[in-house]
Amino acid sequence: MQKETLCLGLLSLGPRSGYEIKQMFEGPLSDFYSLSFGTIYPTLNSLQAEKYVSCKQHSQSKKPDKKFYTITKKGMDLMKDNLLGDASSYIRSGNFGDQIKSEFFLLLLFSKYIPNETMNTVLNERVLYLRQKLEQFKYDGPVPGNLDAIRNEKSVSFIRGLASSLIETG
Amino acid sequence: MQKETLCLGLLSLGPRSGYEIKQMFEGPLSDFYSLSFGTIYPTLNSLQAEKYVSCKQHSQSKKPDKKFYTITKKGMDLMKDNLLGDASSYIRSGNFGDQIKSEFFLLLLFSKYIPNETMNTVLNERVLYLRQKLEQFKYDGPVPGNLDAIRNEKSVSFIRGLASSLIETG
DNA sequence: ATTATATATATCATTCTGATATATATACGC
DNA sequence: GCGTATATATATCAGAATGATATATATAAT
Repeated sequence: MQKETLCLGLLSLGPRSGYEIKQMFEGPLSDFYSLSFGTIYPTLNSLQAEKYVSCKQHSQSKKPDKKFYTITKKGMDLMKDNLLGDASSYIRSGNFGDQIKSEFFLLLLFSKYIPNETMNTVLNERVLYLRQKLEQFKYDGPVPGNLDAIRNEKSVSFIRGLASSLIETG
Repeated sequence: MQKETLCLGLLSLGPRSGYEIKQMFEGPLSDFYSLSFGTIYPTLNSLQAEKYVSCKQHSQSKKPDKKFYTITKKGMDLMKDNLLGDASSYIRSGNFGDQIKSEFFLLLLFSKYIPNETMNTVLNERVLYLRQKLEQFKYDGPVPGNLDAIRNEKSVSFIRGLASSLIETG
């Protein structure tokens, strides 16, 4: 999926700033996808230049202006077109897996060349991290405002439900 | 982890060609990491230029020469140094998760803008794919020669064992 | 008082992918 | 038998994406 389509999709959940979009990628979305500031800000600028989004600046004394982007009708149309194309490509490609880069697994694969003490810390930190992830999946309390939009998407509820039931049985 | 360290690590399992390294990334490694030809070949060339690997060309009539790369003592030393540095960075970074790009999840997230029929196919193909993955994890028969090195690494056995036991209980 | 973290946008060198080029062998369907 | 697709094998490169850096301030922690 192109960065443009993805940003438009996130803006379809409600107006957001670039900084807030980045926060979404660091919240619940982080388990599935991420984009860096270096991608988000230029993308938002080019989407605005081509009228796929509009922008309202909210001036804040001393901090840079906060720019809220809102998806336009033209943007919604582009998003829907691209999404259909992406789904078709996904089907045609024959590649249904995810792209994964696991630094942890590489360290594990080459662990015989890494001192035992260091490797122990790596393993311990990873276990700690995974335990936290499990708790996060089970957590059902309040989350910061701009993340609520994602949390409440049906598809995310679906994944969370699936994860929870796997944890129950596992 | 730098591409150099990764290629050296894979060559530490035995001499390989660039094409065979790519095959490793498409085999069992694909669930954890991947590099493209555009990264592998230039990396191998620069490693050779700096004497971290040696190269023996195996000429094949009409096909391009097959180049077998072997890690040198200098290469082993660099690999171990880098690996220790990478493990330390991993610990210091505080980021213990994997980097994931899931086209499937994005399609699911924005599924309300995608026609039902298309989305059904997406879902069906994904389920089929996951079922195959499960079978692969359980599979214990023979694999092509150059993939055996990875299959037999203790760390991979560990992950496979973990996956199997999760499947049993799940 | 100092250090670290959070807010907020922006740019850019370096890195990496995905596509393309080149050339041949083999398997598969019709 | 004939065209098509897939596999072998290396190489290059435009375009995309990251990660680091710059700028500026507020607030929380030590």
